[in-house]
Amino acid sequence: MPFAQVALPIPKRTLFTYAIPDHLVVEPGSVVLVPVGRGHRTGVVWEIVEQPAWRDGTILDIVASHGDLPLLGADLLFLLDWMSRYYLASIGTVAAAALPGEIAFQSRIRVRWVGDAEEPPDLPERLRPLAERIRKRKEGLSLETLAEAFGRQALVAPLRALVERGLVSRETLWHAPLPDLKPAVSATSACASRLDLTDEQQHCVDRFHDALSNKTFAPFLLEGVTGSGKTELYLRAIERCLELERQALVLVPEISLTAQMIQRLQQRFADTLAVLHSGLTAAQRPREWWRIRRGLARVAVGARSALFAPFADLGLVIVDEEHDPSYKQEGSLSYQARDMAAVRARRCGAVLILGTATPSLESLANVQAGRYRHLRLTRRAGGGAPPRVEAIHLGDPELRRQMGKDGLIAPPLRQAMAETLAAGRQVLLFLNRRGFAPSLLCYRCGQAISCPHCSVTLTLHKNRSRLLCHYCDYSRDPMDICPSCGQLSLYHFGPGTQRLEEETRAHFPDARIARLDRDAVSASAHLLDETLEAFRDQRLDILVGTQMVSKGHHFPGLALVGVVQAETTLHQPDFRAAERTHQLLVQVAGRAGRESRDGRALVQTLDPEHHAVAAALGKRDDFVALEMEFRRQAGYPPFRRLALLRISSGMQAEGEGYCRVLRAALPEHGDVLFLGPAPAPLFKLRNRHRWQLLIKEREGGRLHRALPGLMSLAERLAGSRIRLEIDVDPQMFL
DNA sequence: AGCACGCCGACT
DNA sequence: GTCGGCGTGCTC
Ligand SMILES: [Zn+2]
Ligand SMILES: [Zn+2]
Repeated sequence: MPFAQVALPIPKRTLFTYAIPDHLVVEPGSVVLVPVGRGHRTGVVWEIVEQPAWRDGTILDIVASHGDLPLLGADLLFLLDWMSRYYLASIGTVAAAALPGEIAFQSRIRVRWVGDAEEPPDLPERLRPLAERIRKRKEGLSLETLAEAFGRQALVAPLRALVERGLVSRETLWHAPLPDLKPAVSATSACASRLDLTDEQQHCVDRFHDALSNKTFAPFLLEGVTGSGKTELYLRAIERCLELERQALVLVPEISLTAQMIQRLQQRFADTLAVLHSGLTAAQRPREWWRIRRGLARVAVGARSALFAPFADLGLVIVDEEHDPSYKQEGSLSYQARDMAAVRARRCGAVLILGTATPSLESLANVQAGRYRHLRLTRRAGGGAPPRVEAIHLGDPELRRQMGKDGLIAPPLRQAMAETLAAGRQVLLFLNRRGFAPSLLCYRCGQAISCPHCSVTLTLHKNRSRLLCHYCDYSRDPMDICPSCGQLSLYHFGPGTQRLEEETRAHFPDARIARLDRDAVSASAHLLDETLEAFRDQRLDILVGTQMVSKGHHFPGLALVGVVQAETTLHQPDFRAAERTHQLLVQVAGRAGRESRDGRALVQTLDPEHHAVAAALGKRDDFVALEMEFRRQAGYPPFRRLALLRISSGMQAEGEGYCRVLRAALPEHGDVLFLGPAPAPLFKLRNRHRWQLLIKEREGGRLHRALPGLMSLAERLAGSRIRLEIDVDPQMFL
């Protein structure tokens, strides 16, 4: 009798063992319904074994199975296995992430006669018709059938009476529902309005077509400025992929999965397109998954989780805006969808296209190592000049005097805004807040005080008046004199986001102003759409945003983008701060130049010479080389891998005690170095105190040779109230 | 993750 | 005297 090892969406490391009843078809990858505790849960069959792997209790039966076609094919089972080992997560956790929510099973109630063959003589007259009906059918009959004969209401009381007398049994039978394969969004028929290609574009298309025809793994980094026509290339590659009878997956950052983007794909692929966005209902989501699994949908577009779209023969994976940090899922399971897309593509023998205007250093390192092929689009598809981007040097003493102590908008930006509004056009003000932490900054030279060991910006803790490194726990008293320019010019650099909207209103009392930030967006998805729509239709004059909206939106009236302070990104306590700043500024410039020929961007900064800023302004072209060198010297990715062990506890003393014990128990290791544990930048979050231990690969070492042992050590030392989370390739250090 | 069981404050 | 707070522990 075979048994199934089932992965369940519970944070327990082990698989659960169930018996497979004869009447069910169950294979690895099947979605099954199993009894857990007092209820039922859906899980994924991981493997079939002849001997039960668990003997400490009663093994229960699988109740139902979507077994005729396992939802997860061999390539996805491979990917999940790979992920569980790379990210040190349980199979159950990984499988839960791969499933489109709870997959429905249907139940019906079967009623059966269990009394003597003869009807008991003392049975009251009112129960006799029902008893007679049930007794005649030895194998039992469904509640539905009885309800049709007797009426649903009239059935309840007599049936209960028969059950109480022990004459009739009721049992719940579960079964997989018949597939409903209607698309969640139905489309008009596909039309092939294809745009003409430039020579550059044609060259790329040829490379993609060649690679697709080979049906082997072929990774490309497609670097192209905003407006260079990457999307059209994606569409051509997908068309070719479909001709070869294989399927295509398109990953996009959550924020760019817009109606315009979807429409563009639908025009080409109509009903063969599955759109996997977070707005799908709990019923629609699995339905889209099954459409993909059964081959009705052959192209899927979606954010992170679309990575797990269950295609039969995946031939092409496109990751648009591959540098976007939102591909990194944070939480109980932390994974980088872009990297996992590469793992899956390799396994499937698929072509991988990573598209972006500002490649991540990770992808560029893959190019430099000869693993990825680099294709470039240097020209804007419609012609057009590169956007005008200029810096406003906030360190200028005259400007500082004019702005006052708390001013955020410098006179040149203010004047540009006034001119723009006077011309009846629109302004986008951008102040990044994501990943921000207070620091000590020099207003003359723009330098932030950074850690002598880790080269990341030190975080300023005002209440304790200390500068603190959240990588290695180094701390020191705040100084008065800037170590890089020797002036008495250091100041506490705080967020000031709330002030920006007020100051804007004060400067432009008659303008129609709206604010768009993460809090507003997460509060309601509609608010985002409504605000963007209002801005597009020019019912707003100024949009103050903390998150850049870039792809899939056209704002015809937009003529000026102002970055209020580059330092909010540049001096985050994160080794990727410069890379993020560069990406952001290039994106802002592209956004400004996209709508009109005379669109421009103004960047307020204390350090216009910083390589990330100057490069985005078109003043230098060595950003990548300089940043690579910094990473190499400081020992950060893409040269050395990192993992972050997040430690949290409800009680501060207990957490501190654990950190001390852990620190003392950490062995000298040939593969990794340990930094910390240090208090996390957001030390108290949701009533828990948080620390983090940074684990850094040594030169020539291998992170994953050390991690499993480390994790079991850390777990062994932890009491039940200490929570541990491991984040491999961390992206956020808050 | 759910969903139980299990021991201490404010209520009919 | 109870109702209910969520702390801790288990689920094949
Ligand atoms: Zn440090
Ligand atoms: Zn200075």
